[in-house]
Amino acid sequence: MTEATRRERLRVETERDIRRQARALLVEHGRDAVTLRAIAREVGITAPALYRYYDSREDLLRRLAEDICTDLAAELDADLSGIDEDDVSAQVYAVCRGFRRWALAHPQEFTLVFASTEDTLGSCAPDEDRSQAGDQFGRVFLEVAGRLIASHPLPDDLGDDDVPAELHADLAAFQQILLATVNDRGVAVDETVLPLGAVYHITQSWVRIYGHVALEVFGRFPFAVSNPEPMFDSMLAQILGEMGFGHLPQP
Amino acid sequence: MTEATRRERLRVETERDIRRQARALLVEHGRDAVTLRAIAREVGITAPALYRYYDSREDLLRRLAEDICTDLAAELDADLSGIDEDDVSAQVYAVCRGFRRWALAHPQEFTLVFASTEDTLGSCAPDEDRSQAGDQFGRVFLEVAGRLIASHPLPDDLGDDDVPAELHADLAAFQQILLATVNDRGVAVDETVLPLGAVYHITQSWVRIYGHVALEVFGRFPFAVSNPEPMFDSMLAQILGEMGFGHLPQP
DNA sequence: TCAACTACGTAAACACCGTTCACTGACTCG
DNA sequence: CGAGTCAGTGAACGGTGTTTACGTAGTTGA
Repeated sequence: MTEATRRERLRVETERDIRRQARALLVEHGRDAVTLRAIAREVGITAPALYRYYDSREDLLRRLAEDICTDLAAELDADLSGIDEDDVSAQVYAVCRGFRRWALAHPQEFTLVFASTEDTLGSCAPDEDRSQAGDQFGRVFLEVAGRLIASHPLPDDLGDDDVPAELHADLAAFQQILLATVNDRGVAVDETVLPLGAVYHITQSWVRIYGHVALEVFGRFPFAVSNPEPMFDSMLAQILGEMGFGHLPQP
Repeated sequence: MTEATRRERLRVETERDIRRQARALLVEHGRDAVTLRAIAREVGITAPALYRYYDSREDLLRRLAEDICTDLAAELDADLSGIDEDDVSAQVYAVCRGFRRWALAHPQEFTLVFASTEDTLGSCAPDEDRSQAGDQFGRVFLEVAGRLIASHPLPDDLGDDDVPAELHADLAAFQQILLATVNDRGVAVDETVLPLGAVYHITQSWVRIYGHVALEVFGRFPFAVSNPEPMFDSMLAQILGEMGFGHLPQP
């Protein structure tokens, strides 16, 4: 059955062990504690052996970031699975709240993946020509955004008028990615249901969601927010409202 | 004239040297390169001598973050000095664009100050009961926000209606800080010109400005933005527009 | 002025780090 | 079986933060 040889099986097992221990160190003691020697100690090997699996510590951290992206995507997918297929608004709430919850529960991982400069880590999925559209986490957000678009006629005030001309080309590229995502789900749509103004609004929504979450993780709100959750929820309600969705009862 | 003794003069000079070299290392080679031994080498002393100035490397990094805040505030103040005292809209543009420009030009410093978890660095000004309102950078933003408020009747749609009830207390506290900032500038105002809805809007504006800048620094936009500046400017125009300011020609 | 004191800086040491290299020994395959 | 592959080892190198004991220059008070 298994084509893999004994050596290959042991290798994947060891590699999984390495990543698990590295993740644990990252979560519990921060990025600086993710040390080749500490990982090796936990796994039960010596530090130089890790070079049979990774080119360097930086390379290991990069792979770790990819793992984190994938796991986050899986967690958000799980959140989505419990929600009515047709209730797109609830899906948006679930993904955004899930993202915030995950970030607050795993600040070190959030920092590694979403607040590291390219030169200290590189992208999460550098194969896709410097766009993040290829990684797993981006996929989940794209899919929900796609469902949002496909399910709902957008209000007229999301026309292309307020979109800066310099952004037309970039937004058009993102528009194609979004449309392709929607079409992949079997819903046939074209540019007419997704004007550049809507693409721009989706981008601005990501700016706000990311901004809120990062500010909360890093404690950089201009004043002490004793309970940031209602602020996040009301921001989501506003974002959805601007896209023509009415308010939603809090799940 | 100078009350300081020779030893005290040498000390402040050495300390300034330490911070300057540490800053240079941070800017040029990133946080991990800010090494006690590297700093000492540049200054011309040995590493243990640094313990006469700082409790630990972490303590040094914390002080460094404070310096960065102060310098950023000075830079933004300089940007403001060349702008008409009465043109509040232009002042907002100047501060926000200055913040973005600084962040892009100094990503390592931005990361240290604005994208570090509290446990790895602590706040920039931890003396002010966990609020950032006390640091220099916050001061500049507060002052501009204060001028914005004092100079302009806010539109009616910034009423308190959409503000979540759970945020009333926190927003009221921030409202008092903002009003005190305005009053410090000699303009007498009270709560009537600054409803909680406006305070909330200012907070949301910070979320968007910070979100955009951080996404740009960390390369985490959902698609490749070939020229993010028009996007930032149009966001500022929208933020100001929502506060009742018309569009502004680009300086 | 001179002794007592303070405090900046040093060298040595410790335990840790990433990384390289020569080597062993178990596994794989013809 | 024999040759080859490769995960893992131990030793080493140069680097790190931090502590310790110590010297010595600057300061201070009598």
